[in-house]
Amino acid sequence: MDRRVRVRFAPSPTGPLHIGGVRTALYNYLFAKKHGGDFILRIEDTDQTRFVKGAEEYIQESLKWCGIEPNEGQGYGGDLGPYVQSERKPMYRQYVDQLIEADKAYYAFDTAEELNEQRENAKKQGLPGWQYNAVTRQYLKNSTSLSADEVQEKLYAGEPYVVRIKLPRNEEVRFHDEIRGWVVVNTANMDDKVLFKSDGMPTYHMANIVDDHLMKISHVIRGEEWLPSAPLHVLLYKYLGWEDTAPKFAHLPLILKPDGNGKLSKRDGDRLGFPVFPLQWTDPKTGDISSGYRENGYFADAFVNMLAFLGWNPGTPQEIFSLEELCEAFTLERVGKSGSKFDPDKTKWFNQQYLREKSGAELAELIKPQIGADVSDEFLAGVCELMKERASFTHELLADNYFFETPSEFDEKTIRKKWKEHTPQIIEELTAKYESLNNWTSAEIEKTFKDFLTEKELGMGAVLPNFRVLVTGKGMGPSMFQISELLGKEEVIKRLKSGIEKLVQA
RNA sequence: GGCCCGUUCGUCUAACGGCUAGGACGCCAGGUUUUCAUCCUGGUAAUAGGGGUUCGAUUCCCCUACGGGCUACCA
Repeated sequence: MDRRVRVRFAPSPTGPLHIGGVRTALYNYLFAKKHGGDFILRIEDTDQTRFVKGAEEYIQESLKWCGIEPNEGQGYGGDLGPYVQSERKPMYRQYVDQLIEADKAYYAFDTAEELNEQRENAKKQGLPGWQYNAVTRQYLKNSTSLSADEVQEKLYAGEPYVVRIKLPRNEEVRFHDEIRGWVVVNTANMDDKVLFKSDGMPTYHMANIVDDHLMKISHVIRGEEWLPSAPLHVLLYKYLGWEDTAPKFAHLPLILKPDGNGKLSKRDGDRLGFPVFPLQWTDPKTGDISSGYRENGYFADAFVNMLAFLGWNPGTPQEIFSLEELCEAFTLERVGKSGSKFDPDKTKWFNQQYLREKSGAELAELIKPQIGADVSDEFLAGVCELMKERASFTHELLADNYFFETPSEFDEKTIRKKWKEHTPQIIEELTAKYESLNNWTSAEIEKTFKDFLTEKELGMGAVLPNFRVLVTGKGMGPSMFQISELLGKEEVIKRLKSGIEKLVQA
């Protein structure tokens, strides 16, 4: 029964893709690559009322950014399309009819209002879990309770109807989940779900079975929220006669909010100040903007690495994995069963790790577009090299502007604590030493500095903070000798002189 | 309410009956550093509770508690 591994990611285009969705896509992708199989993108838009403009493009762009692009599916071609369910509309009817003929499904004419009334009544009587099932269907308007003539009459008259699955009254449905093991549910606790809606579209339940079968899907890897309906899907495969090729199931645990309990939501991100979406998203109706990891300065590979580790681990101490390494290491067996709370701090840490591994030149290339000043690539690479040890994000590399302009303000605290009466005199003498230094390298700058201290019998603390504040305006930062080398002799001396002037006046 | 799934340091997790329950993030302390950051060293801290099974349970079973998911002509 070994066959080609084919998995799908099947989001509905109802808005931006949540990071939980991205992780589901990622695990599908990793599983496919691990087994040399196919990763397919299918758009599940059977609910036309929830369609959101731009969502499909957002999904594709997100996957692309993450580097987990499908090799088949909507926007990627393939022989088993179309890969959008609304475009497959004509394909479903025959399978619904097949079920009706096999007495595994039936027509139902109840209106939404009538059903709501049933639920309300049941609730009033203290029975909140009303179901359309083997018992209640006898009292409702459908082809199991009405005569054949009545049914024909209604159909002929064009009365709206849905088609429901006909579940047995009391039968155990069991299936093996790749992550959870055996799951057993009794049909007495399930209801006759609608398979085909009155608007002529199948519901998710019907469409996903038909499509997975037609697209030869071997494994269904999806979120835990689908676990309760998995038995229904198993039954559908059986009733359609597709048991032999039914896919295996794996239900992923959910991603939870960092604090408290419950599923991670957009609100949590707003509240706690971190993105919940891979890319920034502007709501087409309200104009509301939701921040994205990409726009917040996260590296795609760091983001993917972090996501992979939320619910999965390789069983080794290694934490930094490239996408290729993840493909190699990933197994469903090592996916945990329980939900994981999202940790923004750890996400930041991952980004920091990736930032460190990049060279100054690589980082310079990345931040180049954000630089207003006219600087050389070499200079910018030097800035990045100096700043990267104290940054987690690329924008932090540019947090201090003293590399690009002469400071106009001087750190107040440093001045207050370190600037003494005799300081101008000392700095002027130091400046003179530097003016005669020809080999302007950080090592020489440092040596000159230390010799000067020895000569004057001064400590580091008396001179270096002042040196720093004059050149950079700051009270802290990378090595002053390296900064000086990068800035160049002329610039450093210029700043020392103009700085003293300003401070003496003040 | 019903059904299903789950439960190891604050968080992500390792230990698939057998060591002082390991690692990472965070936090705290010390060291390095002119300073901040980095870095190094150390520390804090967990098997939800109760019953079994067993020579031995984090691990297997049951109950309880807690948490989550589902319960639409939404996916």
